[in-house]
Amino acid sequence: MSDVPDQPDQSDPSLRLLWRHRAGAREEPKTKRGPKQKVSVDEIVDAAIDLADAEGLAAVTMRAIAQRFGLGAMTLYSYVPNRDALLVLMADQVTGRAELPELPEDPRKRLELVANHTHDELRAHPWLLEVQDVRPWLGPNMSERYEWQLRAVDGLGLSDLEMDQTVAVLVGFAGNIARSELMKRRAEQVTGMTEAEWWEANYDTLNEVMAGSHYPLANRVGTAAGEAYQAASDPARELDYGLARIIDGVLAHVGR
Amino acid sequence: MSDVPDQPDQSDPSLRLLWRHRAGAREEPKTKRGPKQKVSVDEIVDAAIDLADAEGLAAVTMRAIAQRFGLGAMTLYSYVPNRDALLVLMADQVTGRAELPELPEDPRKRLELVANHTHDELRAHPWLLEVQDVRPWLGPNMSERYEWQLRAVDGLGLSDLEMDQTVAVLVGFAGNIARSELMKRRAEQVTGMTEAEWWEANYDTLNEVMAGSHYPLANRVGTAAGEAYQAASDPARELDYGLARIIDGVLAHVGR
DNA sequence: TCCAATTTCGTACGTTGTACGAAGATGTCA
DNA sequence: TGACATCTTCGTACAACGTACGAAATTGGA
Repeated sequence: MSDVPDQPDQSDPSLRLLWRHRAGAREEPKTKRGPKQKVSVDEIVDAAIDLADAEGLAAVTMRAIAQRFGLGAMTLYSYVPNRDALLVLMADQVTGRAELPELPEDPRKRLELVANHTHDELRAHPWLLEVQDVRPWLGPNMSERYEWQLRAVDGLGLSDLEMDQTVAVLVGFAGNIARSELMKRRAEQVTGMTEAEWWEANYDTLNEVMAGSHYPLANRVGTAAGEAYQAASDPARELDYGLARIIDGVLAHVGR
Repeated sequence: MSDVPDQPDQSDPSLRLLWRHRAGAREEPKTKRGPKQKVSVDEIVDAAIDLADAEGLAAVTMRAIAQRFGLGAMTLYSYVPNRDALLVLMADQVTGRAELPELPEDPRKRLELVANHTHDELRAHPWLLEVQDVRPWLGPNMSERYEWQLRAVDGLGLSDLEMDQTVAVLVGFAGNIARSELMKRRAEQVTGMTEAEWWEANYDTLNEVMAGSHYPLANRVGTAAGEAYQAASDPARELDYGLARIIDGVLAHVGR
């Protein structure tokens, strides 16, 4: 009889998997009987990331990944508890790939860097936008990322809470821009037409169907956008504009 | 032989469906043979909205909706071309339910209203966050909403493009807050624990697994958040903070 | 040498959207 | 009135998904 009853581990199984490489990761029980695993968790996660990069998150099926290694689909479940856990591992692992640039002196440049860094990453791995719907998971690489982001807003005169909220606003904004870029690309893929072609093809129908409805401002603004961008929107400029306003607001708040 | 070859309608079929109630909607061909339809598109969309409100978007299956009317699943396809089109109709129709409050005089209050209005709606219908991944569709109610949002930023001294971008920043920010609230609720539902309980249950594991890793700022900020909120985050306060900064930035930009 | 622990993986189930085609209902025209 | 064209309804079926289950194969330790 042990004094410590081995209560079923209440903690989340994904946690140990996320931190499997770090020092504190509890070493496996000594006995390692049974066949050796043919691949590693890292390889599986990397393959899943590559697949998501190339064909989108929907293409990341258990069967498809297993096939890449010549394994049966069910074999993956001896590496990873389920698909959702795999997505979390993908998110943390891909986060670890990006280097974290040195932070500039200038406060404005620091905040810009946080947003642009997020934006670049989400453009390279748009599926992260869909994974984040699950949870902002506590992996080692995400923790490191968060620490870096906090460092960017440290010393500006913000309270601890405000530091967190400022990072959230910047990262969230960058995510929204990335999302609208993703939607645009997806729309072009689904319809098989560019945005301009879509408007061309639907111009008559829109006029017909909207006859009798009046949206004066929307019309004026839409026309202006169309002329300026040759499209309904231009995410790159939206990024610059919104980011400037947000940073203005933050810096004004701390009195700079 | 007609001079006008009846080219297959190149325009998006969802468009006519979206605008089916408006004046310009092309009247159906006179001949209406065949059985009368037992329900209406509006009823179907309303039922789908109710289902999504009650049980989430994943519960909105063609079979589930059909069952509500005692119909066979395939019957829905004589009302709506496919599920994605139904989601678009849901989004526009639910947008039409919300009233658009009168806009205050004070510029700051106007911008706040746009963000808070979006936030309230997304809290009432969180599934809108998932539908928006498809496309910002051009329905009548969405158009009206957009017109109202533009009215809120009109007359401030912004250019046409800036008006659009300002609305996008405000609405996007409100959406991010709503999303983090949704994630929080989902996490509690999936794990069966409150956020506080989750941290309690995983405290030991986290300490063990993160031993050797150091995130000084994240730790400090996390502790501050935990003490202030009794949780890792408090979306309501994030809304106030971020909104204030964004509006500060916009108003400074137009010199107020 | 034998057993316990592990990995591998074929089969199968429930669920999804929806293609297909038959059956039934209805309006129009001869 | 009867015949037909047109439309709605919906049962069946298929492919794809995640994954539960359990048998087979493989390995290290006793």
